[in-house]
Amino acid sequence: MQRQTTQRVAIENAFTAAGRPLGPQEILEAARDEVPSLNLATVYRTLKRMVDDRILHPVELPGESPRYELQEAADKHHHHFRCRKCDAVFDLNGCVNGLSKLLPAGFQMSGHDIVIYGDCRACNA
Amino acid sequence: MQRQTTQRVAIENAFTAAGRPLGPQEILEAARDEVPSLNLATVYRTLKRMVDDRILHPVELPGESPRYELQEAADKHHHHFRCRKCDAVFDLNGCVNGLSKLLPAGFQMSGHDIVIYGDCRACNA
DNA sequence: ATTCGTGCAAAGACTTTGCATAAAT
DNA sequence: ATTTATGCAAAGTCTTTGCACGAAT
Repeated sequence: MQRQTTQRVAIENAFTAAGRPLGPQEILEAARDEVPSLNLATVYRTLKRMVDDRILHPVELPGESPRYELQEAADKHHHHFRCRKCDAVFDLNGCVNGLSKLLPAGFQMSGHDIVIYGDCRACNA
Repeated sequence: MQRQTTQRVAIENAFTAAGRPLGPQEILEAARDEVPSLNLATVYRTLKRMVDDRILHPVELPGESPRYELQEAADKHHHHFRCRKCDAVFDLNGCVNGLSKLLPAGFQMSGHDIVIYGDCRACNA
């Protein structure tokens, strides 16, 4: 477990405040409110350590750079919704049945990702 | 529609021969058998044009650079399987029901992606 | 006092672009 | 002859890393 620096605390606070997956640049901007000297290289290093420490979980969507979310949010199996209008990402609870029926013979499933695309509530209104 | 250059033909042949999604570097290596002078910049430019011409379709998996597949393969709705041992990607036919039940109120679905992870037949054997 | 993290700048990986040449029409 | 693609090298973006300094234990 790494040291509890002011930078790391600021990064952690950014996640708690946002309540949704964030990317490195978003994190930099948010955490600089608290620690203006914060450097992007530090963000990358801290993200990596926090993932090792099981405090953050990477959220990887097709065709995009990784975002991260608090591990507690990731502990319950969930998937993601990506709004095609505002580009925000939301957690979706629950899952579907019947994935294994898609497998060809001889293939074995050990995991899956589902991403739903569309318009979020705010963009629909 | 762009010109029918020897480079483009070689790239198209690489896809036909592979029968699975390929990334830029894989394409370069395969197509150089036919056109040794082929340059990676040309591969990128040609991929972009072939996507515009609806001959190729991008395949984007979480956390990876885009691959491409022939549009004819993409025309029927399908998803992808990623082998955790050999990293190859395979097409999966069919789909599942009940995705819309994952949506929170006010959200509207216009598309989805499913990726199944596991071991492919060759790696299982 | 020692250990580990930070900022900065440089280096890497991947992708895009400017430009003169070459190929296709 | 004209138009468009190619190869090469340079530049962009995103991410990682080396190193001297500073902060945490």
